[in-house]
Amino acid sequence: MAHSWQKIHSEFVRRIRERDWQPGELIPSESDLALELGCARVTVNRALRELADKGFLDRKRKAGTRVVLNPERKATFVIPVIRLEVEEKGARYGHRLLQREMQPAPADVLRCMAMAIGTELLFMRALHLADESPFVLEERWVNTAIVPDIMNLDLSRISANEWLVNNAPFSGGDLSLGACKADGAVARDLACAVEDALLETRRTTWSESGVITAVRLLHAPPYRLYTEL
Amino acid sequence: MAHSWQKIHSEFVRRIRERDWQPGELIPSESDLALELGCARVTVNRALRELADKGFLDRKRKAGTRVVLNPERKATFVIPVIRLEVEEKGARYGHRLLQREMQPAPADVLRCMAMAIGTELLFMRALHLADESPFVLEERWVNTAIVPDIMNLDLSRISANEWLVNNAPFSGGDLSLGACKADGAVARDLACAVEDALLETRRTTWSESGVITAVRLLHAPPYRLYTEL
DNA sequence: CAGTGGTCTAGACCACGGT
DNA sequence: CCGTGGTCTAGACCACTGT
Repeated sequence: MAHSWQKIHSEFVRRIRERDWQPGELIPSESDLALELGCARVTVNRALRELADKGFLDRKRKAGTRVVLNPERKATFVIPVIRLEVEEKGARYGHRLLQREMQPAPADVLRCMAMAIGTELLFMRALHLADESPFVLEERWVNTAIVPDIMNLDLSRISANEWLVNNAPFSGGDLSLGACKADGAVARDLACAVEDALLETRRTTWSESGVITAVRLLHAPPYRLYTEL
Repeated sequence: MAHSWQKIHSEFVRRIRERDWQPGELIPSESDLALELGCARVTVNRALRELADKGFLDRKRKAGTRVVLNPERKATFVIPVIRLEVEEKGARYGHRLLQREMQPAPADVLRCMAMAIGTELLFMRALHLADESPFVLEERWVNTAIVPDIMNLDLSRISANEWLVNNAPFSGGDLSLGACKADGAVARDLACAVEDALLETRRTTWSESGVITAVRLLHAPPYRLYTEL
């Protein structure tokens, strides 16, 4: 291996970090760099593509490659199956089904799911436990037209969360994070104080055939989401 | 272009989605696939590598390539410069420096920053405004040993957030999200009710030379973070 | 040891898009 | 138009690791 693309990659990282290549500046073409480094152009391409994917370079045919001014920083969180998240903490997982029935869904849920007003969906509330303590309260609406099988399931044995992950792979979705106060009912379920601040996740997922489910997760304090940059 | 890697890629996506290749199953080797599709092995490699990067395949030398059972879903959020985030909403950005002084930092902050107890850091509080309304309250500790230049800045003109992004590029960091209640002082600054639930971001960033800054952002309700899956 | 993925090379053609 | 990045190919060698 004469010149690994990884060595070339880190050399380019150095040039960007140490401003050999100024922010906004046009850098030499692939051919020139290949000549300079004495390697094949494809190898340079691989290194530059990696940097472009990470957002440090902007590449355009004919225009050439520029160093991006303010590389956009991104934070990535994994969306765990709740049972696995609990077990990874070293706690025992538990799960309690609180409610389960067909209901006309409220307007805002139907809007998120792009469905007609008045449609009946499967509604369920469930509590996920870590070592017997409340961990997450889940409120979910399921489109039974897309996943009819869920009607025949004993959701007190398998959580909807887990069953859907395994049986209704989604192709896309929306996710948002916010904070909300615990009202009386929620505080009772999560065993926290009324008015406590809770981290709230809302998620809508769909497949090619249509919207699958909309879910709202309320995380018992002092839950936090962590990631590295 | 006989066979584009993207066509091959989407054919492989299809095979995974439609369970031609079962979850957990070993798929044919690169050479076999290249033969089957009548293209070069490198082209197959490119398509498979893409899928492995996205977490749908698990590749090991000699062992071969397997379809991953539970593809780990990820959510990615961009970390915006607050001014730009406000302006993208179509609002006018404003910024008010509330406090700025050298202080011995509290123990928990110093632990996050991996510094000795008793160290003095630059502390500052600032309020970011959108159309004159409070948007984010920022509490920040800055390691002046790493970025001494910040001492000479008029932080009421340029926000520390923005200056640091442009002048102290970081190589890594920690980020966490949670919820917390607004206490009296915070509620006054953010013009929200006492006890309101706030989304809270905590971030620590460092470069090769050491920890740069630790910051805590309190977002005025009804702020939410959005992303697509 | 041997099979599989990982990568490099040289040469080629193509697509985009700035001038 | 034509320079630049994007990609394909065929062939080769290497690195890892299961058996």
